[in-house]
Amino acid sequence: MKIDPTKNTDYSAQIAKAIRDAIISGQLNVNDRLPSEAELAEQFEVSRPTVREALKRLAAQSLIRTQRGAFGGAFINQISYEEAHSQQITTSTLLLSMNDVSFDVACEARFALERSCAPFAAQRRTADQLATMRAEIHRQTQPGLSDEGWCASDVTFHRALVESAHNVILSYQLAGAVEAMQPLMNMITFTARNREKIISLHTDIADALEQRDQQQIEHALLALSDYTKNLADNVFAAKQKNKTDIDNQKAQS
Amino acid sequence: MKIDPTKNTDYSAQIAKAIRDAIISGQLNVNDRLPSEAELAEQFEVSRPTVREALKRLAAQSLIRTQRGAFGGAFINQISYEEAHSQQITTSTLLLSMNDVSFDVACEARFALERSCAPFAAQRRTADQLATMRAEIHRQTQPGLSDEGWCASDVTFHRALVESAHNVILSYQLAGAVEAMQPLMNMITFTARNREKIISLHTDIADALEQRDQQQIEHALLALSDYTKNLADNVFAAKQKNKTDIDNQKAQS
DNA sequence: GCTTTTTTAATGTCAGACTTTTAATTGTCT
DNA sequence: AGACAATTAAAAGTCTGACATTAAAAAAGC
Repeated sequence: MKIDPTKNTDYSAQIAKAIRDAIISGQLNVNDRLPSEAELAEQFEVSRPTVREALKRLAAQSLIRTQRGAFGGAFINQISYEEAHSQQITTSTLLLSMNDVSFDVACEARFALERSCAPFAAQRRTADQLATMRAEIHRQTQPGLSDEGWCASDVTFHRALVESAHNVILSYQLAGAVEAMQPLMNMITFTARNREKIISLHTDIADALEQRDQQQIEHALLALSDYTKNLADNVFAAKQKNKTDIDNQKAQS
Repeated sequence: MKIDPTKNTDYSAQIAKAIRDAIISGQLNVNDRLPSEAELAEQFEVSRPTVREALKRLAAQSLIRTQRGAFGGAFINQISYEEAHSQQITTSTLLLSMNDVSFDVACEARFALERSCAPFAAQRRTADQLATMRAEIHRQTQPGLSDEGWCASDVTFHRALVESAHNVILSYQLAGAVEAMQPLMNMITFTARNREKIISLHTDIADALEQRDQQQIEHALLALSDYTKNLADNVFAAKQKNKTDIDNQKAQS
């Protein structure tokens, strides 16, 4: 394995790519140990710091883990759902915040994805998950609940719904989408009236899930999606109006 | 900004986390320039190689890009859909290959996610996307098509379906799921009979999309999901039987 | 005013040393 | 012989200081 000096990318990037490819293609298996940094440096004909930079790149993607000491080294990491998950949330969150995706689009996607769980959730939901959802609904009725508390409870509620589909891939994908939406959701302040309406829709969902009524779950989710979109439109319109008013005042003075 | 020497993680990991948090929280904005490596080293009270390792970690997640030369440095990267996408595919692919997810679960998730596009696809599909799907169906009827060619065409077909929902978030999430499934799908060899059946289901989907019939799209997708699962079950059962036969022969000899 | 050269401030790379961690090995005592 | 302690060795983690390469700005030349 050698490195092409004529390429315009860094050595460390090329080395990282070479190792990553070897992992993806299956040449390197889970828990295999890579050669030591000194050996890699020799193999790739670069210095140890350069190899280290390459390894840090891989570590950032949880592709490897390192251990110090004798018989330590860099090992191929078995990527867990949790790690994959947190990476996905980081990426998705940044994607949303940096590309000013409209709230409508994000909201639509979020509930559409959630709706895809409905058939399986209806079939496979356990008493446990239903209890979690009921508990969160109860928490949401507490008058003293802060906006952050409300949003956190909302996440837990929807996560339980997703979990009730009992499909790890769906859980992984969906929870990422739901949590990535959080920063956007946090921009909305929920009045008591809003909360009441949402709680009623949450109750509809829980009831439908208890009855194992797929259609009803989907219907309630659609209603929730529409209501949330509407709410956001009003909130943003109000903010916009406020801004315009201030601008007008400035223009007059 | 300083680093805690008593923590059990590397300095470079801590520094990367500090900068990453600053980006996520919005303290650092897109296209902002970070201080130079030498300055960062001074601020964090570590050496330059350590800072560099931290920066490489961030670069691996496309959070920053670096530029050489005077007035160069590390800049906060605006993460693009493409980058987010390719990262998601890498992660998802590894997750599937390393955690031996059953084909059934993956298949179920993949088509469930795709089904979530149906309502929007029915509403918003353009002639363009429909044409792409028809073209891929035509390609799939070619007798000389290799297994790889078949799978690639399948991806293009389904990607066009997803794109027709005209929701960037859905596209991003879904294309990741579809492509991550590819290695698993490639393990199945499709006989002429199989292909014929799948082509007929693809045609159903395209027809339904042309008619903007959401229900029919969902129905066809479900049928495709079931058929694929079935096919896989048979393929894996055959492989298993083959293996058992060989084992028995060995035991006899 | 335009082009070319020089300067300069960055990142990229290297070599070599030292520190810390960790597990295996060896030694010692009971 | 077995349990505990000391030694050793291999590896990652860190630091220092240097040099190479780039690319943009500034200066020089026409």
